[in-house]
Amino acid sequence: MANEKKIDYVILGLLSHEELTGYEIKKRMDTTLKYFWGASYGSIYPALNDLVDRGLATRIEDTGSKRNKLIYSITNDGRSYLKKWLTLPVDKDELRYETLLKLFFGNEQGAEQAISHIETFEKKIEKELQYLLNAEKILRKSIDEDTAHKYYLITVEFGIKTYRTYLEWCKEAEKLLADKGE
Amino acid sequence: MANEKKIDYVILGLLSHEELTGYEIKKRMDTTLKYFWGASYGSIYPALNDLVDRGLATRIEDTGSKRNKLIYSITNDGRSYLKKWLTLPVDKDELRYETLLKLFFGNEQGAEQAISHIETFEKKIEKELQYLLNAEKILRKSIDEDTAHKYYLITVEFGIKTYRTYLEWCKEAEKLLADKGE
DNA sequence: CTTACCATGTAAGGCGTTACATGATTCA
DNA sequence: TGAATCATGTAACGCCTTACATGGTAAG
Repeated sequence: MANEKKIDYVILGLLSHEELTGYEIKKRMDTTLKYFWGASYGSIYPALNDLVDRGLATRIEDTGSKRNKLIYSITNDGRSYLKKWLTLPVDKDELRYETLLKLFFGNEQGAEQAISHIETFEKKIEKELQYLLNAEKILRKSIDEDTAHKYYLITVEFGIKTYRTYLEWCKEAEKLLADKGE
Repeated sequence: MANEKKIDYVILGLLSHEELTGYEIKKRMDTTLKYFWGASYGSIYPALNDLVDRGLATRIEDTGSKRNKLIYSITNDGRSYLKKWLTLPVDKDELRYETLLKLFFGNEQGAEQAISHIETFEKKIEKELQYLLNAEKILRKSIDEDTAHKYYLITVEFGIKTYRTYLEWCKEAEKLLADKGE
């Protein structure tokens, strides 16, 4: 019931490309995937245990390093499970922008307050756009090294294009609000 | 703990502009707000009871109609509560696109599968864009009738601009994937 | 007369965040 | 030696959807 959980697929997807620790998976979530998917430790570590229990991933202790690392790999079953999910139709694409909510009700507090929210949004997007532009540069250089990079690039381009559009919209919205209607 | 609930503010925001029944609130969620916020009956009705209990909204039975309607209105306290929230900084803007997730891991299943997901996405967006363009037309006509309409329009413009960008991106992504790398 | 829509709600239960807990290692 | 980062995990609990449950009314 409720929402179907996707974290298993996300982890398997990351493991399909390379072996990772839970900590590294979290890092991927906070950088590469951040723009369209997020997850916390509280969902990652339990999911990893679950995947091992179900035979979709294996865990080995890293004896080579001094740290207490647990390295996860995808199994053949895990890969099949991931592939099957990839063929299924997309279940849900969801956008929840509190900024838009506050703007929608903006008449209650007036233009100044609304503009302030837009400016904050703008700054956040500008910063994230820089990150994506950098990621794009790196990916374009290594596009022929790995067939997977083409797919990564597509999602990065999505982010870059939409963020640029957001910034354009910010300018227009600010103008519309600043204009007192004469 | 967990996510801070926003449904109270959304409902108060809607009530700040007009009296509504729970059913009508759900309709607003499924049309106007759908593009940046969603909610089900299972969250709306309990929230309405809660708002009445806290004195932020009032409920009256509609004796005029034959239907068993419960009409909700915002109170002064409710309006203050809403206004205070509007001044607070935005907590979270979140995008969760399963389509992008499947594309990111697209290397596992190859270009054809990925293109198929993009095409499905494209069709969905085209349809929703039509709805927004219609909403825009109506709003532009009535922009001077109500100061709130300006704020509604801003959020509609956000949707139109981003959806158009999505469609552009679809074309580019399809091209990149169809291109077998010669 | 039957289908679609209006209208209100509850129960179960999954999902996932936040906060807490702990400790090692690297670097300045 | 102290701060930042690496590294793993659990507990509590709030949020929200899905599914269930019920019945009236309008339209064809």
